[in-house]
Amino acid sequence: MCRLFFCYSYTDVLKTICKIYYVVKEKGKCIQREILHSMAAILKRVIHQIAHVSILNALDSCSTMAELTQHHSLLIRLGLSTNNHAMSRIINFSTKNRNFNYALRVFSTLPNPDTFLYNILIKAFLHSQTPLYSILLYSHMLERSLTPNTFTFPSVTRACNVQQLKQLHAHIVKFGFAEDVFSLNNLIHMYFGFCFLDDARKVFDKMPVRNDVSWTSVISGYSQWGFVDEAFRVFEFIPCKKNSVSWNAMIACFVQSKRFKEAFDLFRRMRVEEVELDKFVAATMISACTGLGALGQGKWMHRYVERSGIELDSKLATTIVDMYCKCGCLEEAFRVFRGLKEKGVSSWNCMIGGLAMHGKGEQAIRLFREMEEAMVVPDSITFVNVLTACAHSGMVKEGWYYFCYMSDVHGIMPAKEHYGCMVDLLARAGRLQEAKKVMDEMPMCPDVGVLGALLGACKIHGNVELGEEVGKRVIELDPGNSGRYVMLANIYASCGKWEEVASVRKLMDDRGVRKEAGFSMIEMEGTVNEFVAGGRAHPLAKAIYAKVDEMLESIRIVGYVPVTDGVLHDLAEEERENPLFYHSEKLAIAYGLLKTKQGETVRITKNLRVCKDCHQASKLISKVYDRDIIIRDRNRFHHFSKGECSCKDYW
DNA sequence: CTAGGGTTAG
Repeated sequence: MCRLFFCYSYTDVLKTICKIYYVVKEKGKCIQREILHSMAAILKRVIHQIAHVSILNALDSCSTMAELTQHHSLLIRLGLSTNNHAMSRIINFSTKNRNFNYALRVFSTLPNPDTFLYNILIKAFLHSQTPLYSILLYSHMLERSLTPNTFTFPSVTRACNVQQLKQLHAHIVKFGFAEDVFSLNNLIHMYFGFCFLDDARKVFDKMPVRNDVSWTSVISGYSQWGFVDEAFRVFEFIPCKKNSVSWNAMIACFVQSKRFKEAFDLFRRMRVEEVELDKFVAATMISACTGLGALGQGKWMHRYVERSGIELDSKLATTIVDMYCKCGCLEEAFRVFRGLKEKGVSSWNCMIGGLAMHGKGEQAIRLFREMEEAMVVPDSITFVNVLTACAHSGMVKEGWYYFCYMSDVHGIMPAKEHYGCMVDLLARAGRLQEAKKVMDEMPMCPDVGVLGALLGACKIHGNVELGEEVGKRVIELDPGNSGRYVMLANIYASCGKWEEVASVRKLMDDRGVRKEAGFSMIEMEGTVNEFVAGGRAHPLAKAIYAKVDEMLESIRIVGYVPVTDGVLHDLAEEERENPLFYHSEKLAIAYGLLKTKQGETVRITKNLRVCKDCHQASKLISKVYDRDIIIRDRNRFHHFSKGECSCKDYW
């Protein structure tokens, strides 16, 4: 006690003295004993109170559980062991240190815990291993006839499953919180999480008062289930000035559904309305650039982040590294990556994955080694990337090595994806039977990813029998995906089985599956130019087509022969004449050559895989025009330079 | 003690 007394601030001490002085002055004429009595009483109370406050303050500056228990024992000695206010701090601290047992033990000794205490615990258990405790605590407090308050429901809703949520909804109404924004916003969020879109919407529509959070919850709720247009309708309805969270939710919604143009349009609007561009919006926009392969825009965003002093946390950093990787700029990705103070697993994963996509298998593995030396624990994604790196570079031996290594050394059991990588690796390398063996013997049922990898390899290596078998399986597993039909049709086409080609086509038509339209994109001076095969919508269409003809003429001289076995791949219904020559990537290359100077690299992004003919043509164009051309395809990158491609015709 | 937004693979 004495020691504590010296910790008091001067104000506290002064206050005490003033009080004593007041008593003496007022009652000084009374009996001395009485004065002494009241003085003692006040002093006792004040000291007690101050001791109390100072311990509680000390509690806030606690850093370890050991320190906390010391304070706890002090509180017990002060007779505060059943004081809700004091114990709430102990409980709060213990849960923050994830010592739920301690918290519960303290809690169970309290004779009259209040709603406040229950609220703290309910919230704490939400993020524990046993969120069910939140629900149990809630019913416990009701059994004790405690009334929930506004702080109770937001937490409890978070712990609910569907049935509980419905019940809790009733409770919210029953206890008179049917108009409480906090409770209702959480309710909306949870309903959306369970895909109860109508219930969520009903709650929202009936709310007498809505705030930013309500609107944003609805937007991201629709967004997470792919109802982009509905989300946008709600977004446009927001009555007040929208804050950056709402903007970001809507922009992210467009990005996630690959509607990049709308994302950029919205971003521009946001800038016009002078809404703050924070790190979340920056991350969303950078990933929009990633999706598009728009390096220029991505660079601009990156510079903006640097200039404006937006905090570069690990998520944002990863996003940036990923953007540079997927926009074909590995050097810059590396520069950013090397510059990171803290490299999390995801940053490493991104960089390894980037190298893999660019066909730099050995570098990817070297980086993985470096990651281990840096004592960063790899996760299952790391190995997906390492194995992909092996697959794209034809490193069969290394692939097997790391496949065993992941479970032997790191205890990560191979999942479907890893088996998929191995099938891909072996199949690409032409070892189709071995690949099939791996697939047949894997402990889980092979999914479309695994089968698709094998199918792709059958196409590369012209194995019709296996291709047919696998192709049919894939189509049945993934009947809505046009790419699968096209792949099988192309396998048939490559060996002249035209009747089968026609029957696959018919199957597609009968099922109403429409081929995904192929397009290529090239970014120039900050604008995104999109080309579809045979399309003439571009203002410079005439010049572009002339350039394509010139390109084809000049590569013919060095021996270009059109490769026609993949014609189904990118054939739009409407153009019939020489469709091959005006594939979208050829148009994009022509435009790139027209608009850039000698020595500059032409960068193109494609939504599907590059076809064989365009691949061949690109190689020759890179030679004849002495230009580096980088094409990002659905799966990987192709660096065309001096007549060669970085994929070594292995894609 | 309350709620809504951003990263890596397949």
